Amino acid sequence: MFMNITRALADENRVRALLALRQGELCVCQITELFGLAPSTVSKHLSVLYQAGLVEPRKEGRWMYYQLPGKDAPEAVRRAIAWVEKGLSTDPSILNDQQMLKRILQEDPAELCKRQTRK
Amino acid sequence: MFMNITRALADENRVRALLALRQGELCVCQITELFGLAPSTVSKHLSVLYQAGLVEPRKEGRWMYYQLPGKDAPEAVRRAIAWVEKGLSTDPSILNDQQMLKRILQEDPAELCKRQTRK
DNA sequence: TTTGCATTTCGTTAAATGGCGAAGTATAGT
DNA sequence: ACTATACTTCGCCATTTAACGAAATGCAAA
Repeated sequence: MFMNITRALADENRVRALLALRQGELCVCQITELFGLAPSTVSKHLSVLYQAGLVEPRKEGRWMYYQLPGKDAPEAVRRAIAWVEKGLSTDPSILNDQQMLKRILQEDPAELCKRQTRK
Repeated sequence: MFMNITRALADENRVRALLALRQGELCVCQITELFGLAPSTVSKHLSVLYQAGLVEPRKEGRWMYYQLPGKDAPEAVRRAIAWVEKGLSTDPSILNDQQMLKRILQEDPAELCKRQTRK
């Protein structure tokens, strides 16, 4: 349903997540680290994106990876992502996310997760 | 600001309004008649669309007409409208709106407004 | 099988949002 | 000037939503 997509895009953190996933798939704890939010909050956001068809989940052991949908995705989805990309790729907060992501990707995911549970 | 657009599109009545305006400009009371909502509510929705740059207002006497933005609109706006159009133009509720609009456009706007204040 | 850990689900709370009616503004007609 | 009227603004209420922490789930390693 189309309105699922528009509602999913109405939250800043969710579009941040979409644009972060341009890098390739990310696990929940990596996005959690990027946002500085509680893991449960991030999980909920990803669930909303999934309901809208904007991300595809992949389970690997205990980890859940999310990625942007492939070429087989509905046109409404592909156009939505392309539109957001075009509109926000030069946004300061998005550029900042890209810098931050580089650092996060260099770390060991297991270390990130442990750090989060400690808090 | 891009998020203004995404938030504006997150409400069903607002996208209905956008698609109704493909017909050409409409005054507030015509959209009010179409939606069956209070005039104040419709006015607020149009204000949100305006803040996002998705509609252009034109004042003529006591009437306020709203229309879709022209070619000079930012690309993010034009692409948003094109995307919504593509995604919803065959939606049953939108098709129903089109039928209803035809009838509304045949009536005298002044009559519509009077009917609304009586309620 | 027991423990540890990544993620999700649940319950709660505070803030945002959509709806209405009443009051306010501005313009047209008498 | 006064009234009627088209719309907007304001104040309120109900619902939704984003956030958190705690508890539940599911998998892996010990």
